[in-house]
Amino acid sequence: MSTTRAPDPARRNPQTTAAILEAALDMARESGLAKMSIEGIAARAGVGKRTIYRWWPSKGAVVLDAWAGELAARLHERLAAPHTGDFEADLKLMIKDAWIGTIGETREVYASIIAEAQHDPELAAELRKRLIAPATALVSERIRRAQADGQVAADIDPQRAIELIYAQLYYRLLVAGLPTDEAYVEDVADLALRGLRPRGPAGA
Amino acid sequence: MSTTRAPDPARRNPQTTAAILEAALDMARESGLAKMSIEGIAARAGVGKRTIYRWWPSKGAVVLDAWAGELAARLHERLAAPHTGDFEADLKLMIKDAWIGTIGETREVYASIIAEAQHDPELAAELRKRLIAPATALVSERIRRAQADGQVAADIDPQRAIELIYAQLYYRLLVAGLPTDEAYVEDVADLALRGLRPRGPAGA
Amino acid sequence: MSTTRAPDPARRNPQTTAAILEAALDMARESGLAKMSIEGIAARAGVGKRTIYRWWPSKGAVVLDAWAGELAARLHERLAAPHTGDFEADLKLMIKDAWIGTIGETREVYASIIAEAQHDPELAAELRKRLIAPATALVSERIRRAQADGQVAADIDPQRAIELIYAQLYYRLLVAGLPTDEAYVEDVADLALRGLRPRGPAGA
Amino acid sequence: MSTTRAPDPARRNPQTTAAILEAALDMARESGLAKMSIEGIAARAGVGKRTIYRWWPSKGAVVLDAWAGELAARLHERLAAPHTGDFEADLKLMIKDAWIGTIGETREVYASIIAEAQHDPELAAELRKRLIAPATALVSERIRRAQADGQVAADIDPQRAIELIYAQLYYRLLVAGLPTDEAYVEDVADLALRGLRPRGPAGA
DNA sequence: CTATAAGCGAGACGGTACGTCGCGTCTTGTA
DNA sequence: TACAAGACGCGACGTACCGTCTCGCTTATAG
Repeated sequence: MSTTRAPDPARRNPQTTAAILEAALDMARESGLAKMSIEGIAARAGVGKRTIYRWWPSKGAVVLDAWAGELAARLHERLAAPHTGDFEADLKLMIKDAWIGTIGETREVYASIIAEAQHDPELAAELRKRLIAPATALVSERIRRAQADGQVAADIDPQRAIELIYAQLYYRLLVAGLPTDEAYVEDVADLALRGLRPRGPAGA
Repeated sequence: MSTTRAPDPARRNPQTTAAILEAALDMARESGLAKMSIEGIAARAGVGKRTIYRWWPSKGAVVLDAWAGELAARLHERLAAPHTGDFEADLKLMIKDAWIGTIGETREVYASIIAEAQHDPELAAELRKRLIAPATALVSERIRRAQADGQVAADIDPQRAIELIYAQLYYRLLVAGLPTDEAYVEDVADLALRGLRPRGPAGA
Repeated sequence: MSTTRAPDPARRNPQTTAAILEAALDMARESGLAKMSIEGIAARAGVGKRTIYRWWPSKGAVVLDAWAGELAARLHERLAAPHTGDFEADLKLMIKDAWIGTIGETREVYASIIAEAQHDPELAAELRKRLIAPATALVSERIRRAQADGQVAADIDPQRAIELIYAQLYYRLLVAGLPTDEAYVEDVADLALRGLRPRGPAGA
Repeated sequence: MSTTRAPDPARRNPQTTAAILEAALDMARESGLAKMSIEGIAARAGVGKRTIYRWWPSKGAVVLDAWAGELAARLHERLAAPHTGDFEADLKLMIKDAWIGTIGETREVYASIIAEAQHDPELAAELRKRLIAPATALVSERIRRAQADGQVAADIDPQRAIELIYAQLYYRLLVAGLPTDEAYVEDVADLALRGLRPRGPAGA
């Protein structure tokens, strides 16, 4: 029914795709999403603009693809098995793995993707689906186990607990505009845990 | 010493300034900072582009001026006297005043300003100086008093306490992309207060 | 070697080109080159400014292209065969064809092109190459034949003879700012011919 | 009746006027009328734009004032007394004085004024009145005397004779874009004189 | 001998146009 | 039919001048 036929993914050239993603990620690292252009990515990748528009709806989508693709690989390794039994230790490890080990020096790329997402609902949805939801799911699972163990108060919504923790990191990234080191991550977890822990034997 | 002389603020036309700020705020409300242009603001305000460039370095600066100006006026009224003595009540009132009463329906404007600030350090600095720092100072003061009263644990850095609270709201605005109602603000405060209150037998 | 690659003329859109030239010529006729703008040509032709800048270096070049293109067509018809054998008749016919029949009512366009050429050496060169040189060559050839026939003094440089004739017309156009009719062209030729004809007993 | 009162010439500041004219002439010499701006003249002269607009209608008028003022002074000296009795010698001297001695190295300034005059009828009129008419009058007078002496054919209109001569120089300046040296001036006069002289005793 | 009306410097202002960049769509030629 | 290349209509960029205006300051008649 549509006049403009959808492209056939089977005929997509993998080398071309790789060149575009690499160029996009390099440029995002160097100067951030806002200062990039599709035109620039095409030139750097040695690719026609048409080819980019064929496979991605916006520059944000290209960069998200490039950046989240890299990230997903690294995350899978790291979040394999943090089963210590000690919730505090596990939590801190997970946050460090995610926020320092994985995002690490691409934090400004991430910030610029979130910025772009403020006026690009599709990008926002994609970001949540591909990155935030999966990461949240893992932590949520661990929190639920901690509640079963009695290490986290049972009346707390795990989703809200995650927000209490992660929101601090996003605040530092997006509002304070400051870098995040290990000490800060520790502090973030400690402050959140004050509120998450059960109120002692009397409170139980 | 500078070749391009700075314009003399005394010769600035107040009507023109008002027209620009009004146009900018209207447009920001309607479609967000990202879809605006200096060209558009100038046209809507019935003003030469040059006049805008003379007094503001970027469209972000114009919108911040327009938006924060309006806000500051409203905030002064609201944050006059929240002295209940009950920290929880005071805190909730302050947050509601700030986040619902003041930012309120301009939340998307605020989100787009923060987005813009990700690649505009001057705008980020201005935003922190004009809006975040003053608001933070007021809350910080109230927390300190609560610590003196024994309503908040003495070993907590008030600045970090503020982050623990506000970060949740920013997260919802920028990352979750969801609106904030009174119930959510209550929940935000309750969750944070769990961790802020003094522990141990005395607190029970 | 050049960083900004030259555009490929093969990919030039003939319709677009025609629309630009037509708009440019119309506007030049209506109000003269000085009051035109690239912006205006683009708007009238329904074309992006970039497209004009891609193919022409300046508005003068566009108008010259449009005007001289039209002219060349008209001139080819007219200067087909003025072989009367009578130099005076031939000369007068050539001048009338060129200055009245061809330039005719576009004399102000021509004047404004020459004006523009005063501060645009490239335009001046192009004007001489495309219009003045070819026209001069034809007349020069006829003068040479007249010298062989003994109708023009042999010791006169044909190029200077042309200047003696045409300069009067350019003077009237550019300095006196007056129109040129047939009677004036006759007078121009007569006055010049006084000096060009062979002197002495043979010529009497 | 008019709302905007005419300025009072008696209160005009001579230093200011001089500064403007000097700046204008310098700039015209350096880069030509076309590349100048009222704004630029004002800045260079250390003068408000208003002051220029008060006394001159256009930048062309300013430059003409500056250039022709200088020239008039120089011309008066030179054209004092060329009464040799020999018309050819007198004519050549007059042309050399005017075209080389007086216009000389400001020939490009003159060319740019004529260019400007193509789309500024007031400037054109002023130019003819202040410069061309007076110079023409002097030469015309001399030609008339030569006709009385029998050195120039009596049936020639002196005005047309002047055009025959000067047009060649204007052509070289405006159309050919070439400099004029003494040899060329000689040639111009020689070529014109061929046609101006009486046709020998038989023709009388 | 003062006051009041210029001239003047400075430059803000609403505009128009500049020449450039990037958008997203398109067409052309190659593999 | 995917792709490199890039022309195209379009909208916006940030800058230069336009010609008009308003502001204080100074100068120089006219009451």
